[in-house]
Amino acid sequence: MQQSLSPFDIGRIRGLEPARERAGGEQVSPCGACSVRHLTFCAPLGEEELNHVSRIVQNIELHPGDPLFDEGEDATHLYSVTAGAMKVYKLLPDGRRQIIGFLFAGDFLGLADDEAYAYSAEAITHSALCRFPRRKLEALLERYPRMERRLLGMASHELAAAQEQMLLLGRKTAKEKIASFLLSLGRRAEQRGQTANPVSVPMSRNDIGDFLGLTTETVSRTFTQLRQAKLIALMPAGRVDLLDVEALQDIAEGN
Amino acid sequence: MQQSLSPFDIGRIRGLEPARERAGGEQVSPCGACSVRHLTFCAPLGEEELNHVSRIVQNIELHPGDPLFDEGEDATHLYSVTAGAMKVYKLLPDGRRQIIGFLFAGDFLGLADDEAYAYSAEAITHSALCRFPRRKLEALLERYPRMERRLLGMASHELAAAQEQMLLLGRKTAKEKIASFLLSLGRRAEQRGQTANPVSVPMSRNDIGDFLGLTTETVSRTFTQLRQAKLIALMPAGRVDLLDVEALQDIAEGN
DNA sequence: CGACGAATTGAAACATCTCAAAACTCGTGG
DNA sequence: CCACGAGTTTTGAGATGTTTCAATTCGTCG
Repeated sequence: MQQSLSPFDIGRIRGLEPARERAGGEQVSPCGACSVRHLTFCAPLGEEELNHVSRIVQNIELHPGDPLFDEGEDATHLYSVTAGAMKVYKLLPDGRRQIIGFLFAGDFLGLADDEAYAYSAEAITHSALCRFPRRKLEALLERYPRMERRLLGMASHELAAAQEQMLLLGRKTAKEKIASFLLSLGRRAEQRGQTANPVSVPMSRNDIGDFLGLTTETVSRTFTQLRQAKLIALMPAGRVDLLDVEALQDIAEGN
Repeated sequence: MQQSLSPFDIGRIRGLEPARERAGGEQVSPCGACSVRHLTFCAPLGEEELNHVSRIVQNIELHPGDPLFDEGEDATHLYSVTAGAMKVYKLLPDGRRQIIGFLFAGDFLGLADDEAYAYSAEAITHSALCRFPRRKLEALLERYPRMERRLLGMASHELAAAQEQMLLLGRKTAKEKIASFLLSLGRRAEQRGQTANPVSVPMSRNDIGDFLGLTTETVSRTFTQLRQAKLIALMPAGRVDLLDVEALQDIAEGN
């Protein structure tokens, strides 16, 4: 794997650098300069609240393949992705892996109803994250219900996505899974203000398989099928051109 | 299907009757008498708060097979199950169905990050629910952050369950799926204070299949396999005796 | 340019599905 | 109390989509 940084990601990470430079002094809230704040759970916060957030946040940078935390570890922190792409997954004792989700700028991770993380997290591309001590963040949530409300909204959204994924895993064919996956990646890129059509697919075939409940080989064969049917085109740097979105949507819905 | 009411459920529903009789007058909060409150999102509420809840809640009773709402409908209400068993599911246009979850006393449903329900809900057994107008409940959440916090906790819990189900759907074999399912039903029954071992399985083979991403036939065959291996015994009234929990756990984890 | 991991392609194996029929359950009515 | 009937569950046999195992090609990076 070890995907290199896409042009977009470099831009994102550069954009965040002011926020990462937290001189101890009384400078303006670095969170105020956060270019992806509107996507995160910090979206509803005002000037003063952001200052409080700034004081407890720490900025993390990860390289492709770097682990963030492992399933079962003590869930001491919550994270918000500000740039790049992450994967979160669960393992069975014999090594079978299910990727629970891919995370991009704006997504958070580390919410655990237990004391321990319920999944492992690892960087796919060069990524940047904000790291919040759980206890301190909880104290903040107590003070700023708007933030808690936002978090509930994001959790609801994630829940809906998880349910959609259950439908995919339990009832869709390989072709339907791949079509759904590509469209979903496109939709999410769009939400982040990126280009939805030649969609960026930064993860490996193996990761895609472990996300869709397929093997690497089946993923590859299905891409080939879609390519031969002129529904997609594989471009350099892990980009996929969706040549016939309508047809892909029909396939994704099972028609 | 049309499962008849189990002795337990009758008890539950009877236990709730005081709460269902909402004379318009100034009587004591019917929610104060709720026998499953500790399981619901009303758990953290005090005397006064419960009174407010009582004023906006309505009690619903459903018979086996009764629909509660359909995917895509305007999400005007939230519900909390107080007795019985429900199923929530999503459909593909051609009729393929994925059951997203089975709900029992204490579980809530209807949380939508959109204006519309993301799934359909239907009663499996004779069931009772509390029905809350979304707008009014949201106003209450604003006033009682404790309730919102509890809801976030329950949503996190659901999210973790959904992720576990993704692992099951994407990576487990039929035998592992069935073993996981039975153990999970048992654990949940236990949490509600019911018997975990001869576990109650009120749903049809078809429902189980649509929950686990299998066909009815495969579910049936797998039950037979487990029965022949002396790991379970099928008892009357949809109960399953887990004869060797350890072995079932090993199977469920993929060992 | 050379090399190593990732992706693709091929052929055979297999778990689950599909189609079909028999057996069972349980409520109902004679 | 027993027999009937409709729906559900179980069992069987054959079909199939996906996996497994193996080999080749591609792409990227040193």
